[in-house]
Amino acid sequence: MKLATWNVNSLKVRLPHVLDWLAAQQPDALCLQETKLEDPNFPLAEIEAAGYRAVFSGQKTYNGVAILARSAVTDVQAGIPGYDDPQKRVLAATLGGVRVVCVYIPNGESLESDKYRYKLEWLGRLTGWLGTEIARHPRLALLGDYNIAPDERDVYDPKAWEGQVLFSEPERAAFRGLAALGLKDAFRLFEQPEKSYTWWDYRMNMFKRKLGLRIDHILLSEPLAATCSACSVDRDMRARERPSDHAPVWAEISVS
DNA sequence: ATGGCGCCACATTGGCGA
Repeated sequence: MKLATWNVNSLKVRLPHVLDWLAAQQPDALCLQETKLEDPNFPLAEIEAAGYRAVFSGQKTYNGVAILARSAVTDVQAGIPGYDDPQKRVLAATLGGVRVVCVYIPNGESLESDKYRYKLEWLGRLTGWLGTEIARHPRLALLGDYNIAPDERDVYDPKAWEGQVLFSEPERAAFRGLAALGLKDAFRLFEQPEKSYTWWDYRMNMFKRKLGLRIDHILLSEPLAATCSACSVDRDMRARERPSDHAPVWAEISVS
């Protein structure tokens, strides 16, 4: 089973890219973030014509998450239970015996920002909920745009980024808090190329200069991590015309 | 020190992302 995540930065603009990637990679599930679409405007017909079903939770202009899947999905849930958040950032669904949780973790803007406090509060809520969710669904995958680079290897210039949003110690501690639930970073289960990133700023030719951050992740509960055979970033999508600033990440797991 | 790019909307500039 191939699971994937991609922050598309507007599904309206990136629909051709998504359809091409589905055809080329044939993932069993693709989690999308920053769809930036209200639900009535979701391009369901085009997705279904490509052989996929979709569940989605969106809003105008900002945020918005979706799960595209080749098989039926059940137990769909939007948002973190008990956390009243108008921002559409979480969508969970069960498919093929796996609990797939799609997240768009807040950016945080800067350490002095109210958005940073929201980000840490949000991460606390997510972690609290996932504890019970993993107990309920031992085969759980958490995929999405985390807006956290967990390690120095995940940042093109760790010294310059020290103490900056996306790489600050409290954010990295929150990432370790997710790992403490028993979730494994699928990407680090394997040898990877140097300078492997998932996001590159649109400005200053950052992609061509290979200067990016690894902030999109697939975390797998232990029963799934034990079956994971590959995990990779598809940089080719970032090299296309009119790309998202994020590249897709995928992982292959084997479930009976 | 600032802005660079791209997307969106009560648009032709400002908010936001990362």
